Amino acid sequence: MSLYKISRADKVWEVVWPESRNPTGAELFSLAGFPAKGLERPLATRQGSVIADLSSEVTGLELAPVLSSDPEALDLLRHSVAHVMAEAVTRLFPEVKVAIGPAIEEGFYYDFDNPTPFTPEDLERVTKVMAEICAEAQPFERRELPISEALDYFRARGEAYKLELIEDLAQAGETKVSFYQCGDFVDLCRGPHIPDTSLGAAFKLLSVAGAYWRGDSNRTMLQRIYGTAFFTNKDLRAYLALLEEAKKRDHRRLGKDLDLFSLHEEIGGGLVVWHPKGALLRTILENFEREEHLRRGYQVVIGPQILRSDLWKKSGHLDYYSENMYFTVVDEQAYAIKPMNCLSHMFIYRSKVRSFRDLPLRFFELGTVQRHEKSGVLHGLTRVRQFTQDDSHIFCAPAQVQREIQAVLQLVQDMMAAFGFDYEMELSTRPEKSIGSDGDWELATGALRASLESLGRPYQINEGDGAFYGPKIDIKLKDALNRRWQCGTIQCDFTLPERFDLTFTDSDNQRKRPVMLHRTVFGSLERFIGILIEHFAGDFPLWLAPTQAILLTVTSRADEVAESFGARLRKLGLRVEIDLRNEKLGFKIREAQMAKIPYILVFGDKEAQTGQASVRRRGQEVGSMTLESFGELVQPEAQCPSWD
RNA sequence: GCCCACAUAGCUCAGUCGGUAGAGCACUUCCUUGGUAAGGAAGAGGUCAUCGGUUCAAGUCCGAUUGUGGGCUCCA
Repeated sequence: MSLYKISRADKVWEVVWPESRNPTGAELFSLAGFPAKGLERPLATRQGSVIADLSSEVTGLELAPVLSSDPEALDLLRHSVAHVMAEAVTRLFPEVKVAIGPAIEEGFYYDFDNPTPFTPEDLERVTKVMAEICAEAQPFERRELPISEALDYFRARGEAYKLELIEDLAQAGETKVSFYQCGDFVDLCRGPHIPDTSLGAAFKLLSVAGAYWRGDSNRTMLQRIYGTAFFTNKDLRAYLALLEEAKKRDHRRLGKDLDLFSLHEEIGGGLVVWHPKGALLRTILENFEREEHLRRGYQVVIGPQILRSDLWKKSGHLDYYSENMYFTVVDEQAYAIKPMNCLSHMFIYRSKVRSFRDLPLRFFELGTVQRHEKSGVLHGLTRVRQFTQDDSHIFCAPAQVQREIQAVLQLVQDMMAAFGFDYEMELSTRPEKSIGSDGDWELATGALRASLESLGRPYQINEGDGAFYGPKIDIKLKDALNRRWQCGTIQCDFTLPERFDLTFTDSDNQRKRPVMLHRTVFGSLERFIGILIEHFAGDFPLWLAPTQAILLTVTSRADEVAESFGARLRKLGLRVEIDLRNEKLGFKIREAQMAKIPYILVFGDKEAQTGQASVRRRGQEVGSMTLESFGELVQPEAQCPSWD
């Protein structure tokens, strides 16, 4: 006889199990009276931090049901629906080999190796079969097998990918593996799953894409089907509506609608043309950055666009980065177009003898770089081939590294706050292709980690994802579709100072090696503006809006008052447009509204009399104002945010 | 670079079975002087991305190239 406790919120159910065999979660919940009134049917059981399947045998004493409202419930559901999809696909395509099918942030996928790629029509057929499977309420049944039997099972079915996975599990020391079966589809899986397929009915298959087996571009390309699932159709519909909404925020769409920038096949992939309003927005951001950096002890510098190839050889770029670089020949001399800004900054450092009193030196450059990005990765403004980095190189004594990194993290926090951006941070460690000593890598990684810890913000670790010359902290921002883009970065570098023999004279009169920090805050202006557009849906705060106010006339009798009002607003430093066209007021307002201009000032006969403006702010009339009162209203809002 | 899909007027998109192209908006001209999200009329605008193939005939079918989209790999 064993006593099991099932807990949920404040309630505890006690169940005595009389037999020698261990009960399953389902059996215990059934004994405890689940589903009791007001409590839904549990999806699975939780034992400590381990989630067990309802059908698996329970060995612990303390259990808690997983309900659909729990944080892990959606992943559990989506992973289960991935199984349902695999069942449907194997039924429709007998030759298919299955790979893996996890839940992901907003849904799930399953990778298949099929002789022919899946078409949109195939997806419809798969959807139909999946709906049938859900209607049949097939239970998920768990089973365990010793490794050797598991290998035989999948070998007999020609499931090469599963074989590889099991072999890896065996390598890792596992002696048995678990399987889940629904209908006639059996899959190697750790579980847990929903009790049966009827819970998975609110799903939608979204797209097919190629994906390399195990993320390795040298291995087979599989067909990946993406989908999503929710507990209710209402949630599913809400999510699909959200996707539609997100499309309206897409910076590529808004870039066209708001006349900010364009890209052209004739010019070439990944090369941005900035139109007047986009160029103005970018200039505002550049000015903001220069101001902010000067206030924090940075010095603005400017370097050349091409540098001799032998220099890139010396820095290591030729060996580690040349596939991304463009080259040219000038007077029979080989040059490379810069993919990074660090080299010329080192020459500024080296241009005179440096004392410890000079450090830290912080050189800031809005540096335009060219990188040969693979054609398939280009994406609007967020992935381009020529972009401008808000780049900086900080040269400091080893003892100053930590403080400098912390100051950069503070700068990032302040600047992101100016836009209301939430961001994620990741620490990337030494990659396989790298230069420098073990000791330096450890020191640099330690300094970055310590700075992150002192900030007290959560961060992730990306093993082996650092730059070839040093570890880094990456700052990631999300776009409208929740895709993450790397923006800011802080990289710690002991190697380039070595290679270029950078030194300073310390207080003990010894020549020592400075540490070099490479860092950006926005990352690239292009990418940052792309995300900025999506973040505000093109509705920029006043300090960023390329046009802050537009003056509209009701009839040509108001032209004069509008023009003089506009001229005086420009003198106050406001960015103003004047629309004197022979169009009806409603038409002009509609256009200005769609152009997302924050303030609309209307001038008609009445305003010509009084000299005041009828003001409309973001779709709402706010009344008549004199130039002075409008100026007072607008000027604080038009200032860029800053800190002391 | 890889997988799949797509490419028609400046923009958004129709174009059926292969028979030489259409709408709305934008643009130009004219009429309209009007009060807070579209006033009216007329006109102009296309080597159907490019190159090649099949065919009596290609926007439509096939192939390649370029570009775009969704992913993978990579990355700011």
